[in-house]
Amino acid sequence: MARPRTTPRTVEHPELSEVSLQQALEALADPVRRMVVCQLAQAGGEKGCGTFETPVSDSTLTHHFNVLREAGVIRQHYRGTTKLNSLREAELEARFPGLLPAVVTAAEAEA
Amino acid sequence: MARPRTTPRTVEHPELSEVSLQQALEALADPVRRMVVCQLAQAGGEKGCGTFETPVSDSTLTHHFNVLREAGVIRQHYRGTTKLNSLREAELEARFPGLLPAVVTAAEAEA
DNA sequence: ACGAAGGTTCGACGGCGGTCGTACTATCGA
DNA sequence: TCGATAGTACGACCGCCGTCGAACCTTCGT
Repeated sequence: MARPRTTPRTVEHPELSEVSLQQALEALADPVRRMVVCQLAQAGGEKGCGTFETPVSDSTLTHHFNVLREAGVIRQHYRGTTKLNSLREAELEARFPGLLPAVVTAAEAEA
Repeated sequence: MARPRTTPRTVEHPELSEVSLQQALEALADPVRRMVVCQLAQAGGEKGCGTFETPVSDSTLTHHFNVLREAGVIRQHYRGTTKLNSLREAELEARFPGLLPAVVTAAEAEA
């Protein structure tokens, strides 16, 4: 049959205009999420969910990815069984100028 | 007697070098605290504790001021019975370049 | 000396968010 | 078709943080 037996996996992303500063700051205020963002910034492109170094379990990490996505910080899409993540840098810069670079720079300087 | 019967009121401020990005972001991630910061930025100088517009009680507000002070965001000192607050803009800029302006700008743009 | 004004301290409470393990689904490769 | 791999969903737990009211402490004005 042409139809897959199960629904394909898609991901919902908010428009940046629908994201509040509150959401963005809450997203960036968690240490684990900031690790994710920094590793993504350092990678400079896409990165699979399983390739991040964090101190938490897989299910917790999934939760953090969801928060970041809903805050408009990252974009996610599937390729095969892996889920790729990337920063929405340009859009974020348009919505909250200077915020992401400031946080990433400070985080890297601290580490 | 030369000694006052009670201790005069002094306020402890951390060095900005002792403040973590975590603290700063947590401080700025609360809506009430962000109101305080914005009103302070808009005032451009010092502002008494009682002169802020917030939706919370006095005791809660005291708590928020403490958090902001311990995060190095504001400086406080007494003059008579009133406590004056000001932003530690320059020091903050040196420690976390671009962070405060980005947050304040975004907050003002949103409002 | 006294009262009022401006803040603080303390304890209590409630809700939310980060964490985990387990069970589950989707895709790929053999 | 089957197993392995990658990630998700769900429920539970727990600790922390924002909130309040009441009692208290300073300082000023009278």
